Amino acid sequence: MGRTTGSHSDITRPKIRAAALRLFARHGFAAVSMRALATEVGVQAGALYNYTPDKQTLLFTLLQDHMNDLLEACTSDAAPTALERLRHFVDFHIRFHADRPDEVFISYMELRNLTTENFATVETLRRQYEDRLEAILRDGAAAGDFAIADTKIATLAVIAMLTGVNTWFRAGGRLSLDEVITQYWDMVRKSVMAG
Amino acid sequence: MGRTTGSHSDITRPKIRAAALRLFARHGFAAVSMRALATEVGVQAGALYNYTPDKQTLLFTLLQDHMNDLLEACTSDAAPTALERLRHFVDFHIRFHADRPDEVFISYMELRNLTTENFATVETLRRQYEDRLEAILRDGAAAGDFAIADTKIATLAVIAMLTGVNTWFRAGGRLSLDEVITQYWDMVRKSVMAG
DNA sequence: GTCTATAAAAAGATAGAC
DNA sequence: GTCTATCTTTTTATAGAC
Repeated sequence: MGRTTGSHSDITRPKIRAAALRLFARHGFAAVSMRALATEVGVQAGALYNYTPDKQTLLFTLLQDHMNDLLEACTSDAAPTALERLRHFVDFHIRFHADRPDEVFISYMELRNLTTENFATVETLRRQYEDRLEAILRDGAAAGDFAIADTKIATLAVIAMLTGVNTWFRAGGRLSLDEVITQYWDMVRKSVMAG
Repeated sequence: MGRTTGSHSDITRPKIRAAALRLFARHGFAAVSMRALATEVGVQAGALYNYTPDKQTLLFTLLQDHMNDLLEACTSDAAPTALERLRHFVDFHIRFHADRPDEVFISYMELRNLTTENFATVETLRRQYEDRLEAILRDGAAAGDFAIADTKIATLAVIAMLTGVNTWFRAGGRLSLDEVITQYWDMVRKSVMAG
């Protein structure tokens, strides 16, 4: 008793999502026309408007969903020490982002193409994610395990370093992701540790 | 004696450069029309083509000039130890990039909008800059001062961390640039130092 | 849900007057 | 060197048939 034969919604919708991520990451949001997107999906341009009211909403949905996925996946580690929780965060951040290079790229590159209201929504979610790391660093500093001059700066510095992996890492390259994580964890750990 | 009265070349050219940097950084290369650029400059669209053969060449020139400025300003420090040269690099990198937020933003965001050939040219220059830091880290590791698993990864990790300052730092904010540099230097130093 | 066709606006780039 | 005017193409989005 399923859906009618003519309903391609649950096939076309994920295809649009995948194609948009790929093309926006490769060429940039403004450089990708709805025609080019439709061609990549395998439909005509007009059909896209069954799934999004306009191009802007399509971009916004991609970024919002990505941030929600990130926040949902970033479970608070139950480890007792801040050092262990930091290790967990580093491992999680690198793996999660390495799995979604297009989402991550778009999330950093195309914020400026969001409307003011949509930007504010995405920015709030991003801030929530940063707060997870900041809480770990604050706990470690309070316990005397970490030596950090300014917690907020340290948060941004660590996230920038970790997210930078995405600019060069490719699976099957010289180093495995495990090796990469090992070295980044070593650098992050040392950078915040007390003497 | 002087130039002819009708020649506005040395006035308009830098205005185009400044306007293009500002608009490309704010809205993205593909999202800025030649008409919008002309309006920002204060001329008509057709006049722009006295200064660039096309839009692509305009973008390429901005990025190429920026990388050449960077390489020229990044003088090799004569300090005897790798640690001192690293400190010099951190200070230089943060200051140089903080002074040119638009150039830096565009250099990371709009690489994908360059033609294959133009991209290769800019990429070669970027690689040369990375090599400056990598040489410092290699020297320090060879001397036993640094403990780094992979020099190339450490290079990219440090540059990503330092360039990340540009995503949030604003002059006149909570912290001075000197304070920011002090903390980043502390984190970078610790992250590469041997036990 | 997808198609064809089209409306209406905007794009990159050029020609020729001044 | 800049202007106005224009050519040609492409854009986002909609209407109506199937």
